[in-house]
This record gives sequence, structure tokens and C-alpha cells, in this order.
Amino acid sequence: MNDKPTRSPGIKEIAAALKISIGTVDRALHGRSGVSPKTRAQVLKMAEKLNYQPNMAARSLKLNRRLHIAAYLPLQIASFFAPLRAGISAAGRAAHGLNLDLEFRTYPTLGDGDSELMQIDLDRGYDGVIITPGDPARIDPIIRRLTQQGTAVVCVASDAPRSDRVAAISVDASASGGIAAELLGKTLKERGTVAILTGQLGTQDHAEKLRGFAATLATFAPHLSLLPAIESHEHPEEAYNSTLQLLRRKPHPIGIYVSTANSLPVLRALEERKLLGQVEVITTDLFPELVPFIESGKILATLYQRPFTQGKVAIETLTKYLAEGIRPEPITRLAPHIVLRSNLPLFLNRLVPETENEADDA
Amino acid sequence: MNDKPTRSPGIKEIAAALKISIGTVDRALHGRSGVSPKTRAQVLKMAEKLNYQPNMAARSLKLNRRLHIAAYLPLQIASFFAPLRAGISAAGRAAHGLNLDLEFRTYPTLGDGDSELMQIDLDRGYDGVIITPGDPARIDPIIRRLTQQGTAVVCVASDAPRSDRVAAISVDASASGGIAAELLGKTLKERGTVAILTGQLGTQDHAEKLRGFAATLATFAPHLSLLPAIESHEHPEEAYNSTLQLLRRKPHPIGIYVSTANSLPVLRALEERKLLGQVEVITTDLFPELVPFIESGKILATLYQRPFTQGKVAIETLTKYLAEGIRPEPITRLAPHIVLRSNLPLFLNRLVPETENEADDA
DNA sequence: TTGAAAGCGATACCAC
DNA sequence: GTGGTATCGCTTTCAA
Repeated sequence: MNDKPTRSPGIKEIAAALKISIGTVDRALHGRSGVSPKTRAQVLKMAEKLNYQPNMAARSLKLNRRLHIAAYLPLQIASFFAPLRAGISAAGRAAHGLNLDLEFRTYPTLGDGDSELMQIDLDRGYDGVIITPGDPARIDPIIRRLTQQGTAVVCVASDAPRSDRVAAISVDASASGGIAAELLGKTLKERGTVAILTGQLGTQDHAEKLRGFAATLATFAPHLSLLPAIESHEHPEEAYNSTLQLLRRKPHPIGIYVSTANSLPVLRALEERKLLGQVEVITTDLFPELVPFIESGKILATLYQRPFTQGKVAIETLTKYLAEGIRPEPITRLAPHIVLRSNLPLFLNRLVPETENEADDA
Repeated sequence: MNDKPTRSPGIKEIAAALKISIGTVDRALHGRSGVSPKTRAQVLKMAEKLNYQPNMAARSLKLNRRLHIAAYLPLQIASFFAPLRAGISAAGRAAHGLNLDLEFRTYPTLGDGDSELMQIDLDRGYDGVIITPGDPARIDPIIRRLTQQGTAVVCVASDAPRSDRVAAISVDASASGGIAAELLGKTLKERGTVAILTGQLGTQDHAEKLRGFAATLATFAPHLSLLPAIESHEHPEEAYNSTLQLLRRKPHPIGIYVSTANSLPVLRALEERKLLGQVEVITTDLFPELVPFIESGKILATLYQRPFTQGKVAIETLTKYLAEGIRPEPITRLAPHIVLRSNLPLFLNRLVPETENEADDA
């Protein structure tokens, strides 16, 4: 009693048009053995002619692939990895017609217990895993083992480029450094020195940020000279002490770029030396304690690494690969968001990952 | 012969656990008539307990809802609306298990022929439509008509807040203006005047950008005073002439914010008056002709409105609503990307929408 | 009020 | 090489 608007043709229509069985059509369309070349050609031509589009709902119902995926992520730093997990969950849930079985495997901090945990899990036979490779040297062989046994690996937040992971999702570290340099260069008109606080230069992400920062500074802000990089190894105390030492220089640096999330000790040191607001600061990541500094203008900008989106893109990349079998772009570099005082409100809702709003991928 | 790992429970499992039939379970879950309140309660409780998640593939296969969706978008400005369409297409195609029938309806420019086209299409009975409301006054009644006849409407790139659209997706216009003001305020240290070129203040998006710009300027950059807003009505000639006139002021403005994509005539005028590079310029959107200006530092920044992502989020919101029936957040405000010289390369690949890379939602 | 069964379109297996 | 058919989980119709 309702309209019958030329419903899209299925294998049944193709079979009928050619007076063959749907089994043969299926074999022909998928290039399976057991079809004469002639029949196959006919089927393919007819499929083309009828503009055959496979019904994904039927396919996934029948195949009912239950994709078993595990995400190995550290608990620390929670402000980064909690929303990253939320992004994975949200996108996993949104995968209509895909039957995901998502498991989160956790360990204390990056590089501490990750390889051991993965070693133990090796025989779990996941279809795919998502990992943040802390120390590529230790993770690489495990990724190779996983790949050998048919588990697809996607790296997120950092990369293990010499492994055979299917893809890597991360923020463009070099661009992050470049942005920091450009913003400092535009804001600081007078001559002076600037400093960069990083984690450890062994980590690819950290080294790249330094390179990007130094390169852009040299090219576009020659009036600012860069002091030797300071490694804080993600320890608050170390960052605090290094900053105090830095500020004792005469003249003190007029700009500081903190390229990891470890910025609070730096701000504390600045505050104690009454230099907060005098020295332009650019930080990394966004977490509640940082908000008042941005709101009051004590921080010029923070470079938000979009953990939610990174997680979302990672799981989307992985499931798409597992479902459709086509290798994705090996490297996806997201653009970091530059969070200033004026656009800060747009990012505040993401600090509460419990929301898990789909719109958070903004 | 392979593992049987606690497969996710379906109505069959619920029925078995309660020793009733799957038909009853279905009726209870959907609140249909013909189930005793007691049975219904039992079913719902058991569904909760087993964490029942309906199999979307099976559902859409059975219902075989072919969602008919149309997107009404102007051809101009192509640099914005082409990638927006690409985002819609890409996300539509990625919707596994959903049977989308996507139609693009086009008209020359915003506000020119849109309402007429939609009027003609009224009896097409789409399940949902995506539109960019140019002139809310004319579009509002059409949206109401559509809603009455059961078509869900999602606005993209602009909003028709007084209509009964299901949702609106856009970049936060007020924040865009604020960012422009903050960047100019940080970069221009001396006193002076700044100007804003807008389209037409009747358009909500344009008015909001002006408000955000003026507010942030007044609060955080009091050394810069704002000249009266100039409307260019998206006409290149008008923008060019207005800029020339603007630059004849003595002293000339030291900063200009072009809040629409109509920035090339402004840059041309600046170049002719040998003021390019002297006057700090912030533009809107990103298209090939703008690239050299950013690369050479003639433009401080451009505020990229992420058309691809807007399209993607719009179709995702619409299909999710149509498929699951739960009303989405009425308003989704994306954060614009601040494109500087140092992060420009990250955005260049999006200028070729033909790529339609899923990763483009970065 | 409830149960039983048909069937959506594609896949995969078993006959011939 | 090919045809026939059971099956995936859900919705819906018909019987009881």
C-alpha cells in the first residue's frame, strides 16, 4: 500500500536477470574460485549495470564478525588518557552494524608495565589492538609478534614507526612546536631568550616538538634565541627546580614553552618568583588546574592535543581496516587546537569525559 | 572449533532466560500494546541485567528503512560548501548497516533560490534534510512545514533558531570573533584602530562574530579601538572599495578582521596601497588563493571553519536521530581551527575535497 | 496476552 | 561449476 521506489538491486536481482543462482553471483562478485570466467564476467557486468550496492546490514548480520579489540593505555596522565579512552568507547558504540567487543587494558604510566602486560596477553588473539608505544625499542618486537599472529595494531598518541603497525594517529608534534614558536614570536617584540621544557628527548614526540620549535623560531622569530632544552622526565619536582634555575639567569627568559602536560610546577615556580604574567608561557594539553591560568591571561595559549578525537580516529581506523580490509593511511596527524582565553569555553566541556558526548569530536 | 566467547545477548537470550517467546520480548522492549505490565517489567529488567544491545544490522535489515535524505546547499562559496558536501558523503558512506539515500540539491548562492527549491521539493517526503539557512525569516516557515510532515531538519553552517529544526551544527561564531580580537591584541602592542569587514549583519553568524570581536577587544585589548563595522554583502567589489576607503583614513587602521570568506579583495586593496604586511590581517576560511598570503606572513592567521567536519557531524547527527529516535543536542558548536604559518601544512590536504579521506575530520 | 513462524539480503556449506 | 538452502537477529503477522 505504500510506494515501491525501485529498491536497490541485490544479488537476487542479478541472479534473476542472468537466470543463475545467487550462490554463483556471490562467488563471482567476491572473486572466489569455482566460477567460470565467462559467468563471472557476466555477473560483474550485470552488477555494474544494475549499480549493485551490497546491503551492509545483511552482510554484517550474516558475518556477524565480533571484533575483539583491546586498548593498552596507561592510567597516567589521566587528563589525557581518560578522554582518549572515552573517544574510543564513544566511536566504538557508534559503529552501527559492527559488533565490537572492546577491552581496556591499563598499566600505571607510559613505559611502565606496558610491554609486560602485552606479553602476557599475546595468546588472547585479539583481532586488533590500540597502543600508545612509550618505548618503541621494547614495544616494536611485540607489535611484530602480534602482526604475525594476525592482530592488527594501531598506535595512538605516539608512534612506533619501525614496527609494522597498520596505522598511527597522533597530533603533529613538529607543528605543535612550530605554533608555540610562532605565537611567542608574534607576542614578544623585543629581543630576548626563550626556553623549552620537555620530557625526554628519547621520545619521538618530544624530540619533534623541540625540532619544530627551534626551526620556526630560527626562521620567523630571529630576535628570540633559544636556551638549551631542559628535560624534566615528567617529574614535577624536576620541572620545578629546573624552572627556578632557569629564572635565576640574568636576564631571565621572556618566554617559556612547556611541551608536555607537566606545566603546573613551572607555573608555580613562575608565581613564586613573581614572574607569572611577565614571562609569556605556552603549555601543552588542557586540564582543570590549567583553566584559571588561561582565563586570567597568565598563559598565552595551551596546545590541546585532542585526546578524545585521537581515540575516536584510532578506533575508526582500526575497525575500518578490520571490516573492509583496505590498509589505511599509515600516519594520521591531527592538528592541535590552539586554546586561547577567548576560545577556552569551547573546550571546557571535554574536561569531563563522563559526558562522552558525540559532539565532543569537535 | 573456535571460541564461543559469551556472545552479546539478543532477544532470544532474554526470552530463554524468562521462558517466554521472542515476540513478547520485542513487544515489551518497544512498549507496544499487548503485553501484561508484569511481563514487560520482567523483560525490561532482564534486558538491563544482560546489558542487551539491539543488533542494528539485523534491525535495519528487517525494517529495511531506506533513509531518504537531502542536503540543500549553495554552490557558492565552493571552497566552503564543496568540502562540506564531501564530509556529508564520507560520513554517509561510512554508516554501516544504515541504508542511506543521499541527495544533493543545489542553488547558486546563499539566500538565492534556496527557499524556492525547498518549496518545490516539499512533497518529496524526505526522512531528513540538511540545510544552510541563509535568510531565517524565509526559511523558518518551510522548516516548520517540513517538520509537520515528519521530515527532520538539521541546520549546518548557520542556524534558524526560531524554527523547529532538530539540531544545528556550526562553528562558534562568537568565539571566532573573540579569537581574532585576542590575536590582534597580542600582536599589536601600540595604540591604534582596527576594523572588521563582515557580510551582512542580518545574518546571525555575521552578527555574532562582530559581537565576539567587539567584546573581546574591549575587555582584553583596550588599546585598540574598533571602527564601525563594514558590510560587504559578500560582493568582492564592495569589499575592495570599502577597504580602499578604510585605508584612506589617517592614521590608517593597524589591524583588519575579515569575518567572511570574502577576503581576497581586501588583500588586493592592501597590496595596492603598499600596506600589506604593515596592517595585521586576520581572515576567515581557507582556500588555495589564501595560502601564499599565509605562507609569506602577510596574514597573521585565518580562522578555518572546518566545513568537512561540519558536514560530517551534521549527517551523523541526523542519521542518529532518524535511526534511534533520540533528540540530539540542539546546538553543536565546533571550535574553529586557528591556521597560522606554522600549522598551515596540516590543513592543505583538505583543500582538495576529492580526497575525501576519513582522516580529514581531524 | 502470548507463541510460532516468515522473511529482510548476504554468506557459506553441501549436494549434484 | 553450479544450484539449493540454512543461517545471522530482529520485526511483524497470524494463530491460539
